Amino acid sequence: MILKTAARLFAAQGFEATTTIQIAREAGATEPLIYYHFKGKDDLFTRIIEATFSEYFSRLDALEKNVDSPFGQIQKLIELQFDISAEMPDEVQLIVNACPAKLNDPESICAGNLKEYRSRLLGYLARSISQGIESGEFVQVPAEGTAIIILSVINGIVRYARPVEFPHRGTHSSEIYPPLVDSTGGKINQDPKKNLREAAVEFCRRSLMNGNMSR
Amino acid sequence: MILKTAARLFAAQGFEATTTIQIAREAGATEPLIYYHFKGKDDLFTRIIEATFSEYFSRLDALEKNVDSPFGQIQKLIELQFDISAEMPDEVQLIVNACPAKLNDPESICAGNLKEYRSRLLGYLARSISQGIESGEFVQVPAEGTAIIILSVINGIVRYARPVEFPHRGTHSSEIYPPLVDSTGGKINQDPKKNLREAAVEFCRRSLMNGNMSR
Amino acid sequence: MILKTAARLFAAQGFEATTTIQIAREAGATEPLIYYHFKGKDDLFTRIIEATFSEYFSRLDALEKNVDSPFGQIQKLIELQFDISAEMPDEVQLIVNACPAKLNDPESICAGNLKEYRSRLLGYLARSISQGIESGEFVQVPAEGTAIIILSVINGIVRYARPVEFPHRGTHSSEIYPPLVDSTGGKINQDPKKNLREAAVEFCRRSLMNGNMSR
Amino acid sequence: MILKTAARLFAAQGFEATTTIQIAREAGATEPLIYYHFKGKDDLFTRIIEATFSEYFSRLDALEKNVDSPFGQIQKLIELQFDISAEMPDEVQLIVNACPAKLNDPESICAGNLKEYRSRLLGYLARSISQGIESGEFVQVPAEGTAIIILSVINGIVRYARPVEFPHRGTHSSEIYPPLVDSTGGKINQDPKKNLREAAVEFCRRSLMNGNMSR
DNA sequence: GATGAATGAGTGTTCATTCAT
DNA sequence: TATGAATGAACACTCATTCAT
Repeated sequence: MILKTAARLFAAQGFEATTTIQIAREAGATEPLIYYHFKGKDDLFTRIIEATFSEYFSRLDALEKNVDSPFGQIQKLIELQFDISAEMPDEVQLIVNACPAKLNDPESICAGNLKEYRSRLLGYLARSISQGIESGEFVQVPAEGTAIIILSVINGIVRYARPVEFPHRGTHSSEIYPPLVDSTGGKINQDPKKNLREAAVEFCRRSLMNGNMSR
Repeated sequence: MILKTAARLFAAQGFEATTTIQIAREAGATEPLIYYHFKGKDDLFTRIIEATFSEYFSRLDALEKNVDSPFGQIQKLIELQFDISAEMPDEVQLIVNACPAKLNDPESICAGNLKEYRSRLLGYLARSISQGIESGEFVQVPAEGTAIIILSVINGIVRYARPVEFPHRGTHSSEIYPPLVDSTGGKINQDPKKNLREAAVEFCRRSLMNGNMSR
Repeated sequence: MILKTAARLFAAQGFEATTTIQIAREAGATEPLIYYHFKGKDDLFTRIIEATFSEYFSRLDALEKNVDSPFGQIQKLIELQFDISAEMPDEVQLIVNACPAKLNDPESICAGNLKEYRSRLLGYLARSISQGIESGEFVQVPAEGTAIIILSVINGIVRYARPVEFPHRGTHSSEIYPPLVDSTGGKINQDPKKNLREAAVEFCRRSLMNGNMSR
Repeated sequence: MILKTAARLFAAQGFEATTTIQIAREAGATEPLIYYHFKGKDDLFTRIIEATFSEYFSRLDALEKNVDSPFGQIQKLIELQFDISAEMPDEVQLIVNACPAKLNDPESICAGNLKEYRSRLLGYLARSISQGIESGEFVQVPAEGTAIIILSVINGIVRYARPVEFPHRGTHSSEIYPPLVDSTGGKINQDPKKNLREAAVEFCRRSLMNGNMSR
C-alpha cells in the first residue's frame, strides 16, 4: 500500500515534491511506519524502481528469446511498452522520467537500472533493424540513429499520452491532449488515444518496411 | 545571468531540487538580489518558461504563415524543434518536461503555456497531415493519432538525446546513449546523434509519404 | 544480560546517546522485551545505578565498621574505589559521572543516590582526617577541603584512567593516556596504569602523614 | 551569545540532551539563525571546544616558556586550571568531560584536541616531576604515574567542585558538596571550596617535596 | 514470555523569503 | 542596487514507547 501510494505520488508530482507525510497520509499510515518498512524516502523510491525494472526486464528477456521477423520484434517491444504502461502506469512513468537529482549518481541502483534499460532497448532495436536491413525486409536506415528514434517514440508516447494531475486540487485531472477543435469549433478527433498503440506500430512499420509491404 | 543559471539548474536537477542559494551562488549573485529582480523562485521559473515559449511561438507563427508542401510543413516543425533545442537546450528541456508540481495549476502561466504549446503543435501537425492525405501526397492515416505520435517523437528526442548531469559530482556528465558494442566488443555506432535530426525527418517522411516518394 | 549491555553502552556513550534498540540488539533481545522487564529507559538506568550503589554502600558499611589507623581508613577507601572499578568498570563509570539531565532531579533515585554517595564518602574522609590530625599522625590540614580533594582524586582517577571507546568504529578503542615519548622518541613510561593504585595511595600518604613516616 | 548559551547548556546537560531549539530560545534567537552562523549542532560544539583549547594552550605555552622551580611549575599548572575554570567555567567543564559520543572519533577536532590536552599536560607534569627528583627537591616517585594522578586531581576537582543544575526546574541549582554535618547536627565545614585551590596546591606540595620543606 | 508492527512527540536541518541597512 | 542577518514553515528522520498477538 505504501509502495503503491508512493509510486502514484512520485509519478504525479515528482520525487522532491512528494513528502513522506503525504505518502503516509494517503496510504492510511503514519510517517514512522514508512521508516519501519523502508530505510527512507530514497530507499522507497529505489525499491519501486527496482521492482519495476525487474518486471520490465523479465518481460524483455522473454521477448529476446522469441524468434520473430525483424519488424515483429520491434512491434512486440512497442506493444510491451504500451502493455506495461497500461498495467502499472505510475511505475512506468517513473522509468521514462529521469532519476531524482539526488539519486542521479552513476553508482546508484536507480541510475544503474535506467542505464541498463536504455542500453538493452537500444541494443534490441538496433539488432532488429540491422537484421531487417540485411534480409531486405527493411529499407536502408542508420541502425543506431533509428533505434534512438524508436526508443524516443515509445518513451515519448507513454510519457506524454497521460493525463496531468493537479495534486493540490483534489483528484482534479486533465487531458494532456485536449480534443482539437477545427475552425468551426467542432471537435475533430475521436479519442485518438484509443488507437495510439496501433497507430504507433503502423507508423514505425511504414517507415521501416520496404516498398510493397502490407499488414 | 540569473536567468541563464536558473534555467541550467532547473533543467539539470529539476525545479524542486534547485535551491535559490544555489542559483545565486552559481550566478555570482546573492539571494536577496534574486528577490530584487524576481518575485520569487516560482516567478523566476515562470519567466524563463514565458520567454522560451514567446520565442518558440514567434517562430511557430512564422512557420504557420509559410506556404509549403504538407510534409515540408512537418519537416520544418521537426527542424524547428531541433534548432531551438540546440540554441537553448536548457530552456527547451524545461518545456518538454512537465511543470513543477506546485505550478501545475491550469490557471498558472506555466501550465497554460504548456497547454497552448501542445494544442498548437498538435493542431499544426493534424492540419498538415490532413492536407497531405487530401492531396494524395500522404498515405491514409488517422490525422489526430499521428499528430500525437509525431509530437511525442520530437519531444521525446530532445528529451532523451541529452547527456545526463550528475550535479553533485562536479562537471562529470555522461552520455545517455552510450556507444553500443557488438558481440566482438567493437563499437558499432559512429555518433548517431549527429544525424539524429536528419534521421528523424526521414523516419517520418517514409512513414507518411505515399509509395514512390523520394527526397 | 540487558542490564550488563545497557551499563556498558551507557558508560561508553552516555545515557542520551544510547538508544533502546541498540541495547536490545547488542543484548540479543528485542525492544519490547526490555519494556517487559523494565518500565523504560529511565528505569533501566536507575536500576543499574541502584544496584551499583547498593553494592558500593554495603562495602562502605563494612569499611566503616572496621577500626583502623586514620590513614589505614583512607587507604582502604582508595583501594575500594580501585577494586570496585576493576570489578564493574562500566557501572562505576556511571556513578562517577553526572546523572543524565532528565534524571537530574533532587527527588530522583539517581540524583539521591549520587548525593548520598558524595556525602558519605566526604564524611568518611573528613572524620578520618580529623582523627589523624588529633592523634598527631597527620599534618595539620583543613579536614573538609582535604576530603574534597581526596574524593576528587579517586573519582578523577577511575574516570580518566580508562580507555576511550569510539562506538561507531567497531571495537576500536584507544588509551586515554598514550605512552609518553621523550625527546629521543623512546617511550619513557612502562605502563604507568599498572601501579596507579599503589601510586595513588602513596601520593596521599606522603601528603598527609607527619614527618618521619614510612611504610 | 549563541556560543555562550550553548556552552552553558552543553556543560549543564550534556551535548545530546541539549536541543538546538533550547539553545536558540535561551540565546534569544531562532533555530535557523544558529544554522546561519554555524554548520550545525556539531559545529557549534566543536567551535566552543576549539576556542577553549586555543585559549588554554596559549596559556600553557606561556607556562612552558617560564623557568621556575620544579614544584613552581606544577603549582602554576594547578593554578592555571583553577583560574581558567573560574573565568570560563562552562567551557572548561566541557574539556574535562568526554567528547559527545558522535564526535568521539580520533579524526575529529574535538577528540584530537582532547588528546593533545592530555598529552601536553602529562608531558609537562612528568618533566617537572623528573626534574624535581633529579635535583633532589622531590622524593623518589614514579614520574609517569604521578603525573597521571596530578592530572586526575586537577581535572577531578574542576569537575566535581561545581554546583549541579537541574535544568528542567528553572535556575534551581544545588551544591554538589553540601555542608557536612557532625553527629550533633552542626555544620562542620566553613565553605571549603573557597580555599580548595590553595589546599590542592599544598596537598601536592607535601606529597612531592622532600622532608624538611615548608612554605 | 516474547515480538512484529505501529505511533506521538520531537530532533536536527533546510528552504524560500524578508528585513534593515 | 545590493547584501548580511534573520525567520516561519516545513522537511526527512528518530526515538522511546505501546499494542495486538
